[in-house]
Amino acid sequence: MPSPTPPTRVGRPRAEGAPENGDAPREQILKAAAELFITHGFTATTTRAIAEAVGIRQATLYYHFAGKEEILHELLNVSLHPGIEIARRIEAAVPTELSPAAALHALATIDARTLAETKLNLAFLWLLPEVQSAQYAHFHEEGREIERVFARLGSRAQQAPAKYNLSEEQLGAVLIHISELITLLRRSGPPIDPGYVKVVGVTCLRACGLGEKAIRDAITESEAFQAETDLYLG
Amino acid sequence: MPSPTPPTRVGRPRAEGAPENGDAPREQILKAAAELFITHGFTATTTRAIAEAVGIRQATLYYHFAGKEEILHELLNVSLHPGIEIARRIEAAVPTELSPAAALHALATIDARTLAETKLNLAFLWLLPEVQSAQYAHFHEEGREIERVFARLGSRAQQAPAKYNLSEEQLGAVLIHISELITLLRRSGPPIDPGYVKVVGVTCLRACGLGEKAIRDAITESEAFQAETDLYLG
DNA sequence: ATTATCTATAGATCTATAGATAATGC
DNA sequence: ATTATCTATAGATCTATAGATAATGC
Repeated sequence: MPSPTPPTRVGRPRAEGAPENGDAPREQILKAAAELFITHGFTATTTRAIAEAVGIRQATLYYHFAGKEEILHELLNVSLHPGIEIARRIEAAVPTELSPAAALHALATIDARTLAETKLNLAFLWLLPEVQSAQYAHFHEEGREIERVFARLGSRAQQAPAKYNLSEEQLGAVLIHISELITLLRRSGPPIDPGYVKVVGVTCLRACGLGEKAIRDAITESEAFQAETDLYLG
Repeated sequence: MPSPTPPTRVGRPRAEGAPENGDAPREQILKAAAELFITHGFTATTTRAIAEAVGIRQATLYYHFAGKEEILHELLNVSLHPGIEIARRIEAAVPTELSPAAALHALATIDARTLAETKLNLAFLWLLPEVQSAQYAHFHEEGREIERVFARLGSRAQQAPAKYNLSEEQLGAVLIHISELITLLRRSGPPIDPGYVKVVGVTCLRACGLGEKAIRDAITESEAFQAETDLYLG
């Protein structure tokens, strides 16, 4: 008969009665570290602080990771992969299945939803000063790739030559920046109103100079596309 | 006859032939620290690194400042004052001298220009993780005050009830975020194209849902206002 | 035997203070 | 005498390693 007692673990027990939420220790460490890195910064977070948050002794971290840097690397890695893949698939659907404006809306909305719903606000890690160093250049390369997709879609979505149209480069900078709104909002406090996902979508279209009618059409098209394809992110 | 030799300074000379650019030591320290805090973060910047950048020994910092925190405090203080004052003056000019849309454009543009031209990208300091702690709450209060001005102006500038209009709160978050574009662009590298100041102005108006015509009018009005009043920031 | 933890600690910083020193100012 | 620096260093971390220990697995 399967015992209902907590499944005891291999290895010496922890000194402090750990809450044991079921995560593997490695996961517990990653979660605790992410939260601390985001709120206090990378260098300001000591290995002792991470260990305390997990409920283990400082030295035990080194059984699971080679060091603080490896923890950060791991976190940056898991926060990368989904975005760029989605961006490519959406762009590939233009113009046969999607208009540029609808594609832009879909990309912005899916990104924003991911940033809003993901348990940990990992995207914020990319903005840490320590992660700007050359050593992490390849992580940023991926971000710039997404920026270029935003730039191309935005540029094609822009209405015919108008007085205030932005260059493709400028649009890329503006659109990727708008899509980061949720990451920054999440960091500074209260749980984020889900309405902000729509705000990001509409604001991206408006930033391209689209009028009310064009926006309505793009959203309708984008939502239909999202409903049939299912581009969900964890 | 006034000697053309370098004006020798009081006090023991520095060990390393300091470049001596004419700044008072206190200023040299503030500049060096600002650059390091922005590129590497606050905690990751050691007092030794600051001293080296200035060309003095680590301990000498303590003759000028009580510690690293005091340097940060000073930097945050000098980066504060101008913004809120301008925002208040511009809002006070609505609606007699300025339409809400023109006021929004003026505020966004002047802010953006300041952020673009200022020698040190001090506004970025507010985004450092270490500066999010409760201890610095009063610095952020001032930022939220400016956000509320953006929110009110944007809300009044928005076209009559339209399908995708944002709430006042949402507009505040979006507009202040757009106005931070330049701060983030500057941090990540090459000197910033001055065209981005205009980009910020136009994008704020577009984010409120204004059409081409309304934007043109607002910009004309805003530029006239800026030319006659002179709200320049250092 | 293997696993996951623990305790103890070495070595490397990093901050901040004490006290000496080399200029100018009067 | 005053000022701005220097040298030297104490004390407080912080990271990472060595080796012991307390579980389960076989």
